[in-house]
Amino acid sequence: MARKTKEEAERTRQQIIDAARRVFHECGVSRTSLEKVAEAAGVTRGAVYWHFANKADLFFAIREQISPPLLARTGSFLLAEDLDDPLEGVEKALQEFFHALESCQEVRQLFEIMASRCEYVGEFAAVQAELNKPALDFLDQVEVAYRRARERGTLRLGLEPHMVALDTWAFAGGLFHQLLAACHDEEWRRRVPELITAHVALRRRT
Amino acid sequence: MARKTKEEAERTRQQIIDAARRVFHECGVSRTSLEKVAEAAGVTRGAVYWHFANKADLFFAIREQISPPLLARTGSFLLAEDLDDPLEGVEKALQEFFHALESCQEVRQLFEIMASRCEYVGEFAAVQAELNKPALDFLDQVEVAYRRARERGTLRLGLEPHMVALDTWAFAGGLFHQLLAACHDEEWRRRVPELITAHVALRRRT
DNA sequence: ATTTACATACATACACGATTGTATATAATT
DNA sequence: AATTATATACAATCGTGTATGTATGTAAAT
Repeated sequence: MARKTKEEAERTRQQIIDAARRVFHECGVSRTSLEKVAEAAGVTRGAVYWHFANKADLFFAIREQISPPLLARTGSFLLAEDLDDPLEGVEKALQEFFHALESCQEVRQLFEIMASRCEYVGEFAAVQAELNKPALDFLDQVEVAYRRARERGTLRLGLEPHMVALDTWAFAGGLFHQLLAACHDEEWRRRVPELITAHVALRRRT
Repeated sequence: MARKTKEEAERTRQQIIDAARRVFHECGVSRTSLEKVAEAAGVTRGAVYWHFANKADLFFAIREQISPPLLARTGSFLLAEDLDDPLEGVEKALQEFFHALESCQEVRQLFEIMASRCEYVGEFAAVQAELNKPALDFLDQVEVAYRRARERGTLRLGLEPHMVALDTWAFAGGLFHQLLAACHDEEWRRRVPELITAHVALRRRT
């Protein structure tokens, strides 16, 4: 084959990204050769190297496609201005995030790759830092929400926003990792929303 | 060189395990060749292949050396029979675990390898299952502790042991992963004990 | 409207290094 | 003498990056 139009080339690029996500998910990042990716995408390594510098570059592209929109969405819920109770924002953001994780295969695959099919070493250490940043942003925002809740009087008395935020942050991270690990227990998977509600409720003034 | 005595051979084995832990930690499991391990241990690949079938086998050996004693120790705190308040057992177990993670380099390296320097794919999928089992045991035990606490009347009213256990479980998992990720913020690292105390205190009847 | 010149989007081929598992050699132990 | 604990040598595979080939699109010149 030879040259294609810009639209076709863009489609090829997307196919490669999609294929890479699937193959990374199935084989793990380091055991995935670009040959495998190319084959899964129905092209040759030439095409892959044309669109991406190397495996790490490809990894970033997968992430770029999925992560930012998701985080923008959940973030908007978290600090929504028009809430009577800021704690509702915390709950809504968590519910949304974990719902996406449960219902969207692309999202799920990406995060499973990041959680257990990638070694954060060498050029991938940067990937880990990138993964970590949204988590830290979330921590800050949760703290803001709890601070607002205290002002509004909806936070349980005696709770320090900073500490509660860390606690919620750890909770979310733990849920995240446990859901992505081998734990395919449908029973408790279905109770996640309930668990989130209970978590937030425990911090609400009665 | 050639044959050594049994004791010397056992020392060689340990040296290989130690070296593997360090190199896995530095380079990630898949980028670590057995040649590198051998070099770090001061032997050749011949010795490595004599003591271990392959890389996965070596990985299990590292784990076997560190994980069981640690889990036995923390588990004993968790369900200690002589506690007035079972919640103290939960707190003590968590404190002990995270203290070990903070203070013992071998423990820390092992868990960092498992959390972010290993791809759980192929023969390593079994490793993930192994990692997951202790976590599930912990969940069960925490639930028992909370159930006891409710009987003793030390659990905050209105809390369901199962749900609170899941919550604490997620909390612990999140703490675990956040501490092992790139997050080397000394400031909040030092506040972990405080955070654990606050977490448990929130579940205690006032 | 052709033609021309060049850039683009790939495919193919090649050279190199790295790893793996095994087979064999060797020397000390038991 | 047999076995054990290692070193060394070997063969085969695999993946990477790059270099090169090539057909097509595209835009400017004619």
